[in-house]
Amino acid sequence: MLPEARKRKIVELVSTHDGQSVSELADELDYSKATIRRDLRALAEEGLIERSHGGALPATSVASERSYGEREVKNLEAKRAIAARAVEEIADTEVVFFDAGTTTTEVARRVPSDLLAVTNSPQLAVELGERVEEVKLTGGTLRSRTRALVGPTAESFMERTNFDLLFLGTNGLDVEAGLTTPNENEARMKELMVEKANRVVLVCDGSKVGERSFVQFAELDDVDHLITDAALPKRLAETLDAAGVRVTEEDTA
Amino acid sequence: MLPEARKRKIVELVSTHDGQSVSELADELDYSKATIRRDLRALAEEGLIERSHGGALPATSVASERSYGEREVKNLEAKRAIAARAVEEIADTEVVFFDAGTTTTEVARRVPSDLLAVTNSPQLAVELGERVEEVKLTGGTLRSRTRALVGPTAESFMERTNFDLLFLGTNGLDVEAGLTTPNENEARMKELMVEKANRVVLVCDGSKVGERSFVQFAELDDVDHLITDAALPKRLAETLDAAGVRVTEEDTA
DNA sequence: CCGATCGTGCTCGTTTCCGATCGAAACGAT
DNA sequence: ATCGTTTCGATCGGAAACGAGCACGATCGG
Repeated sequence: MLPEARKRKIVELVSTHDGQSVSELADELDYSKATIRRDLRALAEEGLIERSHGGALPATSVASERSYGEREVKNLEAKRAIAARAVEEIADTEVVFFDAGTTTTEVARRVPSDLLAVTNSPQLAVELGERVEEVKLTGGTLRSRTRALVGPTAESFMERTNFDLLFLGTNGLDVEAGLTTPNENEARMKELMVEKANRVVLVCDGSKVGERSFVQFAELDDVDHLITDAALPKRLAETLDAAGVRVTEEDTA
Repeated sequence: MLPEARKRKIVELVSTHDGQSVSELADELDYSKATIRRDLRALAEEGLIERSHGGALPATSVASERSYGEREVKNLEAKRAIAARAVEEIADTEVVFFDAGTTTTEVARRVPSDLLAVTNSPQLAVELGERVEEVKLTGGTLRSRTRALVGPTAESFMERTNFDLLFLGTNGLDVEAGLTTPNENEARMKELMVEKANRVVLVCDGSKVGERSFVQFAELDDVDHLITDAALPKRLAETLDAAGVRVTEEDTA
């Protein structure tokens, strides 16, 4: 592992775990404690973490967010693990739709190049354009909060098209409320995605499980395959099983 | 392999693999480590990657999200001067279309917030979304070279809509060939933009003047106002004047 | 045909990295 | 407060990586 990569990893581990000991880091990264200490000292000087006896804590200032931009993404490790598993679903499909969202972005970063990608996220489109032969965008109005395209133009695009596979995100996944999201326009788009996709893969990190948001856009049995990092509550697991939903719980450890 | 192609490949490898060592790159690309190191140094200076002892990591800053080509914008000073002048045209308009392109991007960075912006560039849409209340995207297929949206979906969007003002870019501006661009699909889109816009402002730095590209998409007299940094050749200036085109030559000094 | 220029690989002396060791400092329990 | 344990920083040496400079060959323009 490159020294700088190791330092980035340390910052990430310290930040996500709310502090890590020197031993834990040495163990995890497979470097000597001496090296870990050197790294911690350097990172503390840069203000990216705070040093304490025996280990390090996340920096309190905002400065850390600036230099390592991806920090804004919650549960990044979980999302990456989910994404790594999700791309395996692509085999033998041609037309794949990517819902806007951070988890689906991680999926997009791992896709093979020989497919036709469609998305309602301009950012995702640009990223996909660097990897994939053909990328299509739905068009429509840009919703500022999520950077997703919505509205009549986007919806009419959806009505004219069909997909082999959909990578779908959600804000809430609940046994009673089903799949939910805060915005009506986005909910309508997601509804159409589900309707027009042959196979629906829901990528969903643990923070969404058991949550209910404002608008429901799908039932649990609309999903063909759920990929998550969380151990699902028993009742949800049972309901999904009864609905014939395949569930993959990806270890993040 | 061309040196420049090799560098692009390096950026791609480093970015997709979350970091690569000098040895890996030398091995993969079949060049000596010395050459790889030279490339890495140059790329690090451009900010496209970050150097680390033994290899390189993907750049972390926001700047890195820009694609490889966009980094080296030619005539940036000229384009900024043109853009600064161009935004003055917006007064009392509501619906403004931004053609994809580097000069129009500079315009977009200077727009006031109280308008409805429409564009066929996903990158521009994201930038506009940070400044402007409402942003719409045409949708369509992403052309990889220019990152512009083209094709039937994009065209049918254009056919349904109308604009007060268009900021248009071009590859060639010639007294005989008119306005030209290398790609047929993009030419068709530009044609529609011109048709649907009430007022056409052509933003065009000096490198385009006198150039002819493959496909013509407009005549000189389709333009209402040309903003450039170049002193136009006499014959072109006369023809524009005869066609009733307002011309603004913006000093870059 | 010749000289200039550029890209590339090689050599060599220098810098950086990393694990090990050891005395000093900090910690926690009594 | 004291003692045993853990952690710390400084130092060292070997290995790897580095930059600078030079040489060779290809390309280009005159």
